[in-house]
Amino acid sequence: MKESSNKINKIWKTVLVIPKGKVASYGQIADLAGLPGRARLVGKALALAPKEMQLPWYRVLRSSGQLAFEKGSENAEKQKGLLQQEEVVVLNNRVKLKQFGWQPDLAEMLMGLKY
DNA sequence: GTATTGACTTCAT
DNA sequence: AATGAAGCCAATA
Repeated sequence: MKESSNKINKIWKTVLVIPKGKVASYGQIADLAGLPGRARLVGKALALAPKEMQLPWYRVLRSSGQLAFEKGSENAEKQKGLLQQEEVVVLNNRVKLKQFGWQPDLAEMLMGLKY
């Protein structure tokens, strides 16, 4: 088993913890996954995620609140749609982190630490 | 072993 | 607010 797969897996697990209706940044996910400074690795992990798997990759965006894709791109539009299904407002390719940014509470932090 | 790449972040214009 | 350079670090080539 490759270690790289381990990290990918860990990242997926962390993404799954993001509550519905909230969003988190790549860096934030990296931190929670125990991989500080690996924001880019998070992006890679999401890219590798098969779409058969139910992964809320669309709840992950840039630290600025912007979607990681260019406005108007296929992925950006899809992400926007999915987010709006989760009651998250997306305007001009970005989300107001002030309003929808995920701030992990104790229970959720424990979930990330328990293994 | 070195070089390139990337669904990122931060700081400086 | 928008744009660009530099920093970053594991995965690939």
